[in-house]
Amino acid sequence: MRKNAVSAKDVAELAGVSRAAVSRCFTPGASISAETRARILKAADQLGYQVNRLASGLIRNESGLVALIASEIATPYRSELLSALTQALQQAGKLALVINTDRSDDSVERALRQAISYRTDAAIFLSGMPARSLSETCLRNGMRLVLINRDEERPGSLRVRIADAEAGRRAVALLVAAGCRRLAVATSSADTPSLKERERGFIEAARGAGIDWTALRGGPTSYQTGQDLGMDLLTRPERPDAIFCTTDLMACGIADVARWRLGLAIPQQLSLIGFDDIAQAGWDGYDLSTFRQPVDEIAAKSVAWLSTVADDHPADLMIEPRLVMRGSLARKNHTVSRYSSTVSSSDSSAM
Amino acid sequence: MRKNAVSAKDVAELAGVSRAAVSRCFTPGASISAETRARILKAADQLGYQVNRLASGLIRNESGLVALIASEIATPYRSELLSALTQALQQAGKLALVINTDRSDDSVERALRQAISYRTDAAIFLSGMPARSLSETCLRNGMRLVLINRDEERPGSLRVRIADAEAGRRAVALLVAAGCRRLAVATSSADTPSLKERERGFIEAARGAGIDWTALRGGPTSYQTGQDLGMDLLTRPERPDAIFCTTDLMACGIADVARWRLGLAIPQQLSLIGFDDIAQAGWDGYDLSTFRQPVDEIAAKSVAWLSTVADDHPADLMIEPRLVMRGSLARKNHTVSRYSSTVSSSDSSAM
DNA sequence: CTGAAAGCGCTTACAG
DNA sequence: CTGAAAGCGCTTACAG
Repeated sequence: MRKNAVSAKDVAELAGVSRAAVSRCFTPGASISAETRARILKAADQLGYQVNRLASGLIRNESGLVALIASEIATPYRSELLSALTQALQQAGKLALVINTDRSDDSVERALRQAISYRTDAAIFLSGMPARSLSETCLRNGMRLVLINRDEERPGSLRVRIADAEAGRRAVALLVAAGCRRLAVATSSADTPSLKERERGFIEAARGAGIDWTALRGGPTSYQTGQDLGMDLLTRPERPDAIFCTTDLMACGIADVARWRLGLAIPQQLSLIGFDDIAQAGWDGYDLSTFRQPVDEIAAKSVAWLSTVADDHPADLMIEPRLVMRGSLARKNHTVSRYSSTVSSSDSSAM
Repeated sequence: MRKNAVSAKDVAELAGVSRAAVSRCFTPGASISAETRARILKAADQLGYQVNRLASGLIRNESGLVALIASEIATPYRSELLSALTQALQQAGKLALVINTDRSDDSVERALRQAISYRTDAAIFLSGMPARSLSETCLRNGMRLVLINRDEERPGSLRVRIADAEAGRRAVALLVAAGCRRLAVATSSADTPSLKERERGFIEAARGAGIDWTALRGGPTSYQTGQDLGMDLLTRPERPDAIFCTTDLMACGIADVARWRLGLAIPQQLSLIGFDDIAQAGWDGYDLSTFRQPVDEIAAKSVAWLSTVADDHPADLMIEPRLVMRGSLARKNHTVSRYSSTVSSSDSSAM
């Protein structure tokens, strides 16, 4: 910005009042008479005045900004979560500062330093994890931290988690109930706790059920990795008849490889369950049964916590993913009443 | 933020220098001796000091913030563009303030007012359009405006456009060359100039070619609308054998309806061309020929313009979409050498 | 209810 | 190269 914007001083002069009055006019609850208020509002409107949030943030020690720190923000699940968060923040009168990171710790640290330098009221981590020392600096500065789908915790922070392991276990039960006999779990090499938990729950339940199972990890979490995983698993001599994939994005890759490269019918020859319920899971070409991550709920609860009184004790929030039943899961003998209450009908709304 | 963060004063005291010295230490090009610089850096590191950008923005009249104003940010194309823009901004030392809007003019105006109140160095519009009066306020305040895919212009702003009509014309030539005889163009009801231009170019060329054609508009730009458009067009007695769809997202809906509901083979019974080259266009299940919007180029050029000297004359930038040839387009007699130079091989990289 | 004054954390001429 | 001082635009006790 070159030129100076119109300031409270300009408005005060035009309205014939003090700058303090102008400030009060835009401060909810400040004492000001209806008459001067009207005069000021008129002058402000005429001049196109907007309170300078840089200055007010400086004074009030509250910027109104919240940093959203994430990598791969163009990915379906991430962009849906980001959208939900920005909207929830706006409704709460705050604004989102989106900071892109890559997989390096370094970029996460840089992101958080930027957040600190803008004195954001909070930082919400969708990927990565702040170093403990830095997170303590944040805490000292009165900045709030929200960790979504992270496993470690930090003092004074809110951790939002999904019941991942339980979903893995339910996947096994569903597949077994559908008559599948050779199960597989497919995941990426990403070292995130949520993916590992989903895998762990699955393996645990498969072991418990005494059924034939296998686990495979591929590259980064992506459609391409899904293709690789599918190609590997589905060309084995003992081909699995069911795959639980830890993210929908990879499940789409598996589905496409199965159908278009290997000519397998879904669900007749391969049952598939994903995780996230991204928009594409509801598309006709995938029709993927999956566990929905309720992004609106995650966003709403994260933002609500921000206006809660600070407390050094870390808060923890566990969110239940909801099973969304679609066509990718064979329903041969679908008699497990235990899950029927949470089975919802197809929900193909894009975020 | 409750507590006060550590300030330059604290650092100055610890290092035994003046606050001015601390400020110089973090101002590129300011004159400071190597020795005091080192002392200050050490003290700053020890205290976890970060320059307060609220204060420095206030003083230097440059917040380092850029507002990104957009609706439907979880949509594939939008999220890819948003990702490219946030990254380009970060590389240029700026940070993105993402403001979500809905379809109303009111929300666009509110978004821009928020941007002004944070004194963002610029506002980039991916959707919607600022009212002329407000955009003048921005200009007066020295704030830069970038309009992506908008048709109107505003004084002092950069307008980035895609050669939309030309793509529509090329689609006709490609489809005719592929041996298609009954063409259709499918678009949404969205009143955006880019979609209308794509449609217009198509109709113009189809008329010129003297070929059988039809045009259909559906609801909002979405996968679901694509399905509706596909169902409508493909169940007509005179079923089109080729559809140019103004966005990939809708094209995916058409492809799925064609294949999964109507049992049509692509490209044998239906050739399909989309626009955008979203990640899904490269997925096996779609394998969609499309015109790629080079989001990285759009982002890079938009951001580069921001550090250009301001000028009241509106700037205009026309970007050529690149044809990405994939399997959804029949190649019966593919002899149009005119286009071959821009035909690239399959490019299925997700952003 | 209202204004004068102090102060938030910074940058930047101005002297030295 | 360095410090004291002024000033960016705001908010908030403090008097009246």
